[in-house]
Amino acid sequence: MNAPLSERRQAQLTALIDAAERRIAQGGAASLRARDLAADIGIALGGLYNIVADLDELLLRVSSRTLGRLGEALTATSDALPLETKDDAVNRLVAIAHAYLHFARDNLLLWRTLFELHLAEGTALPAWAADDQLRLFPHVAAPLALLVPNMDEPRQTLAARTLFAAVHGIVTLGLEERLVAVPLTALEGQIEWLVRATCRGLRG
Amino acid sequence: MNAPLSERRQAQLTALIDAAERRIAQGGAASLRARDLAADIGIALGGLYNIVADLDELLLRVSSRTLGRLGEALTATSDALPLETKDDAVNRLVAIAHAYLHFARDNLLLWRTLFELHLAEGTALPAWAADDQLRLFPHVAAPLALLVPNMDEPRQTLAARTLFAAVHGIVTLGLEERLVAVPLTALEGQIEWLVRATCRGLRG
DNA sequence: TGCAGGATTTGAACGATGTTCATTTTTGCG
DNA sequence: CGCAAAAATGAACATCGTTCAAATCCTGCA
Repeated sequence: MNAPLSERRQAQLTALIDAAERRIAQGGAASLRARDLAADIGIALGGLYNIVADLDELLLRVSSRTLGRLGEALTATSDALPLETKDDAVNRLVAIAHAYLHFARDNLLLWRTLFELHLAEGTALPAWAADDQLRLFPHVAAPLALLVPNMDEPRQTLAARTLFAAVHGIVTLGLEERLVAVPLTALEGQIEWLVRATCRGLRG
Repeated sequence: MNAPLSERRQAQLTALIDAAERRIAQGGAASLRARDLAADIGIALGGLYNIVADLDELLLRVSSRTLGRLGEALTATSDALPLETKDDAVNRLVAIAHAYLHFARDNLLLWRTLFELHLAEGTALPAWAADDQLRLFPHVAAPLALLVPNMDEPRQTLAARTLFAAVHGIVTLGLEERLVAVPLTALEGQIEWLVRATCRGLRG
């Protein structure tokens, strides 16, 4: 899986991920069919398994791409805002949380597959997949470091994780729609309120 | 599905839910096999579909039971604490959040199936399943009402939802273990910190 | 008691699905 | 051109959830 791929293989892999991405965006991860994907990229059914070990690996590769796009969205948001004062830090955290909400909403089914991945008991996440997740972290950690410079680094990391998780929870249940549909602006308001409240808690 | 069930049918249904609960607790919702369940309760394969419309309904019935047990756990936690002052309210919210964390940890796979339910596009959640979720709400709403009595009721409801969602997010990502395992005490600390910070935000 | 007829249970069969692998086809090179 | 290695093929397999005609059981009545 780590050996250098030939040009042709790389093109096939890209086409396969493209097709899977399209199908997931349209019908969710559960709607992926090996036969459909093979037809999509014009190869025989068995040929899939020359490109990818199984459909789980394909899900991981799509997720990797989704995480990449999410990272770009957060970067764009961060770059558009100053980060000098502590108020800047709070504003940035709010903006990043809002960007997260909007990305999730605009890429709902792809975003959901990020968390639907059920890897078997013993098997660990491949390193390239774990890296994608870790790359997101600095977006939260950087403003936080400015906000509470006195806090030791392990605590900062934990606080960043907690803040992200809290926002993630609001987004997750907010986009669920299983029970009640929460308007987008209400979600934005609640996220902003929570982020500001926790920031105030951190500062003093 | 609403017609009065005969005694025998009711016993079969209970046995079936028992078996499904055991298997989910052991291997997760994805490990449910119609053939295994039929064997577990000593009926033929096809007989399952005289008890339950499909495996999704069985998942819903197990989830209903899990939500019931979660409700009992939260009730026990609430009943053990006074609720007179605003500080009581904060303490109760912290305690409830901690109880939620522990329930999720102690019933990890059953708790996860609560959120893995993927009902098809058009079909809505049965009323009896939706009720189970709504029954949980007062546990958060009651202390909140004491904490911010001036807030109008829709805002209180939204705040309760947001607080619950935030805690839920911390619990979800904290028990994930996909990337890094967070110690239980650290999770408890972060939850308490977040709840207290948001409560301070609400009061002030 | 014996039997008719409805209710219940059965398990073989069906249609999908992911994955494998012997066979065929293509490719690359001396 | 020839031929070995690599890649592609698609039939076959094992497992699923679900269906349904047939077998079985049960119950009330003559």
